Amino acid sequence: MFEVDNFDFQILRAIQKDARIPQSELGEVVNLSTAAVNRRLKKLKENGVIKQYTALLNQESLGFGLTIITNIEVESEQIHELDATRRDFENCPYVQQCYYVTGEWDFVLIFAVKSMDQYNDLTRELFFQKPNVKRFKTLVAMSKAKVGLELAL
Amino acid sequence: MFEVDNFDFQILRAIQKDARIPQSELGEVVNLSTAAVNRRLKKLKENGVIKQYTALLNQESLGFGLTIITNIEVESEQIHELDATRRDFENCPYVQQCYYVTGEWDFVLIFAVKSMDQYNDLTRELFFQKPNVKRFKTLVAMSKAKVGLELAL
DNA sequence: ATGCTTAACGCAAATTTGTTGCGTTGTTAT
DNA sequence: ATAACAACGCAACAAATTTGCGTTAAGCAT
Repeated sequence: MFEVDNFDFQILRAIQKDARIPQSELGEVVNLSTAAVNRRLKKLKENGVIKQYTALLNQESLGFGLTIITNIEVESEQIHELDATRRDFENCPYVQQCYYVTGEWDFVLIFAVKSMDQYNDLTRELFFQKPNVKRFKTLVAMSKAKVGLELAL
Repeated sequence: MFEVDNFDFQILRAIQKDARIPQSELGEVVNLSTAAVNRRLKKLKENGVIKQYTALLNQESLGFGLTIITNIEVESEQIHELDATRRDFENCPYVQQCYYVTGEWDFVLIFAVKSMDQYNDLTRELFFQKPNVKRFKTLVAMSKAKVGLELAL
């Protein structure tokens, strides 16, 4: 387990908001030298605290106007079946997120797709053709009020 | 509307995966000079195609072990009420994502929290104390099979 | 308590990356 | 045809990142 101290928290908070902030500025904010910030960032990345640096893109500009949330109930909760189903979902590039959950449903998926037609095709491929998918319910996002993966550090 | 060509798509695909890839490498991949890549990135950012550069953090390492998905039905769908409700959700830092949806529910929220206790407190604050929240259903994520905001470019 | 080990720091040099001016090229609209 | 424009590559320049080195502070065992 990796120990994250106060300096690290401040750094992480900042790079969540803007991963391009220069390490020198980061240093000023947290009161460390550029070099110290650099070494901390490196460690945080190596230890997996920082999973990835990424660019968040504008779905609309790129033709992915449609966000859809799908709840799924499976037929069998045998580990084997479950894993296979999970893998199927994960491997679909249009599935942005896949959660295995307790409660009324077994899986929650979030899709970013180009059209309803495309989603329709995906339901065939991922749900109807898979015997382990018992039923699913589709929720279409009319607006994405908030989208992100930030933590409230 | 901003035109995104093939070069741009390639660039975007790459920086989705790793926002730290040097522009010179990007240039090699897409067959453009570093300078051209630089100017394209600048334009993509200015025009909002690239919304943000961010670091994806490891929730577990940082004490946010719990991901929860909540479905919400509201009492009134009057624009006014709806907006107020939406704003309440958005303003909560523990709400990573908030979708306004069609179907059985009105909102879907995704929380990243530290404990069930904390979630409990949040339900009081965000649901029970708000007269416009009619009912809600909580789905607890047992595993996050896939989490991201990548587009299938 | 003293000395040893380790981990992290700051400084400054070295390296890498990002940015911009300039001249060129290719396309489109007059 | 040619003027206007947009994007390009090259190369110089600016900025940011990385690393070696000497120093300091915090445990730990003697």
